[in-house]
Amino acid sequence: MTQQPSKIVEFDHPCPIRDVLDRIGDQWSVLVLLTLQPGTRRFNELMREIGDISKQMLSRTLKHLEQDGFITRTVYPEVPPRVEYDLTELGHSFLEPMQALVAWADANHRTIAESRRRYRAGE
Amino acid sequence: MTQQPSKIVEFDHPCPIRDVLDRIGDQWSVLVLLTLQPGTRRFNELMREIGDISKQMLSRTLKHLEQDGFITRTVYPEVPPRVEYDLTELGHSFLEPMQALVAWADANHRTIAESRRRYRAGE
DNA sequence: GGACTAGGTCTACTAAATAGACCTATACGG
DNA sequence: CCGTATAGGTCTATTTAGTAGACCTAGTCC
Repeated sequence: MTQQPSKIVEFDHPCPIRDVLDRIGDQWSVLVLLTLQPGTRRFNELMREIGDISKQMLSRTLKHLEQDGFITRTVYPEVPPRVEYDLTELGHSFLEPMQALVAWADANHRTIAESRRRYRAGE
Repeated sequence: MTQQPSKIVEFDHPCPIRDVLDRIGDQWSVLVLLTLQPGTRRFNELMREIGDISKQMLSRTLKHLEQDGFITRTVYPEVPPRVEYDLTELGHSFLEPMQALVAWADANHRTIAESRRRYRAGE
């Protein structure tokens, strides 16, 4: 319980949009949500599918997402323990506009890569 | 030129979507783009309008966005110097799906805030 | 009774972000 | 003519966030 203090629950940003975007705009949240989209996942499944997230960050990201109501966390008191994560209604509804963005990224990543190349080559 | 190395131009992420999302998913990029949406802005105008971004991060974010083709940077060689930033076509097109997300955030921030409160109160 | 398991947490280390001093060259005020 | 202000940054030192990897738990299998 004495872990890094982390301002988990303090979010009195005056602008509600920044409030929300700051939260889902971190390195991992969107990725976790997208990984949960096809259905239930367990902790280590998420680790494997995402590939390069650390345990601590996954743990923290999941805690945030649960706290904000994007996902549910279900513990089965077995040994070894089993914990399942699922998108909530809110989580699913968030992914709709997010999909539009993913589609945009998919459609435009070539243009962007090209722009980067040109820039690197010295304008 | 000997600033913090920064892997500005290295982005060989296998997944193009993560590539793009990692870039615009940082703390500031989206905020800068939204601030440029109404029209041309100068460096210090962006500083003031965003409010809590550091000079260095604004400078870096603008460089990234220019590099990726989201904005243009126009220098007027006066003294004191004048530099104007503008969204490109690509920048504007990106903001379309982004608007959907902003609208979602606006529509749901109450639900989220409520969820956080409940969580803090101990479920 | 030793090894293995899943889902984490803890600690020590490294990378990134911030605050704020500093730089440039000209124009203006006294 | 000397000091000051100005815009758009960069540099350095400090604070903060993220990572890697050891460790914990307790029940089941060998």
